[in-house]
Amino acid sequence: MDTPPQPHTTGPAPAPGPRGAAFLLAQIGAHAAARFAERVGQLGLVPADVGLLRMIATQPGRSQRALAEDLGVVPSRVVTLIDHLEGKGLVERRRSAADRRNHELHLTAEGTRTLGAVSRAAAAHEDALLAALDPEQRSHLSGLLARIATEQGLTPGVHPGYRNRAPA
Amino acid sequence: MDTPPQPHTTGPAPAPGPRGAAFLLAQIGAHAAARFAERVGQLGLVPADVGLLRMIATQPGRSQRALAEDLGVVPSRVVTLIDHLEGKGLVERRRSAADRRNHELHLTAEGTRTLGAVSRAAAAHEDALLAALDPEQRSHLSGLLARIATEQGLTPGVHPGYRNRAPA
DNA sequence: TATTGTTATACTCTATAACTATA
DNA sequence: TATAGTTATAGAGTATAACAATA
Repeated sequence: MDTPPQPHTTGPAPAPGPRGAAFLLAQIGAHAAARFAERVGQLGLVPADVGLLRMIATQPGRSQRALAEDLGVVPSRVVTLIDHLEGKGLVERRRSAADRRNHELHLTAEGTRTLGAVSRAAAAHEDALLAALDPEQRSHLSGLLARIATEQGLTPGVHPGYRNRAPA
Repeated sequence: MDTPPQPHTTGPAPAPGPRGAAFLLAQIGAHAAARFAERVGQLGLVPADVGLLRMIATQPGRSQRALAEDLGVVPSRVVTLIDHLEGKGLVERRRSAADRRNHELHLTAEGTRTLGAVSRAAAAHEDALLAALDPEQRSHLSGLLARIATEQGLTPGVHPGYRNRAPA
């Protein structure tokens, strides 16, 4: 019994798919990442740049190898990322005196200023993304998300978007 | 007064960066998407395939052009995606009798079975992702996320990962 | 010989544009 | 002439592997 070709009276697509929290997390997460990318894009940066700037600010003098390790990316990719930041005058490579194979990474003064602008953009982003929630709800949400992140073994402050290598 | 090169007594990287809910959403969202990709990968699918299968199941007979419109991607990309699904025997292209330029898209019997397996994988994924929360907390989280999704104008069931075209 | 950083190469993904067949 | 789908081409992004400098 094959159904004859009935014309579809349904107009626009109804809710097609999943309704669970996992899907909402992935959907909102991708949306949040895209909106954040727009904001930092106005500062001439891509999201990956932001993570690197923060890591270098937190631990100045790290080697590129160490950064690659922490981010879970291949060292050659760090070369490209740092090239970009150095080209914009935000980061400096300094040959290590102790081991001249290493490059110690440091923010320039402009790098520090840019990182401040990024922080302001991030605050505005947060506020826009959570516009639907009042302060109490926001705090509740943060608590639930923090539990998930911890239980899932996510490294605080490191976005998984870096690692395109096998996760384990 | 320039600071002399002090050795860093800090060992492993401390929490470098952001702590807000927006970052947690992006971080957990990317993590969730990656874990889901692993699960459907065991069924021979990529996440984009899953969205297409669901859309075709919901509205059989749609044209590729209509799908491209809804997903926010260029029509040529739909060709590639459907090629993959048709090659795996999950989807059928049928020339429309009314307008022979159109391809009506339908799931095969195996496509329907595969979609069932995807649903089971999605349920397992949801459970694993939210392992840190009890049922009441999960429900509360879903409510908060649904509010955000609605306020941000996200289309229910459509993951933003499809559209690489300008968002507006 | 091992390690840091760099460069060269290849591969994947996707959008743009040209093309065909239908209308 | 316009539209649905396809194919061809080109560009961006990134991993792999070869390489140079230093240890």
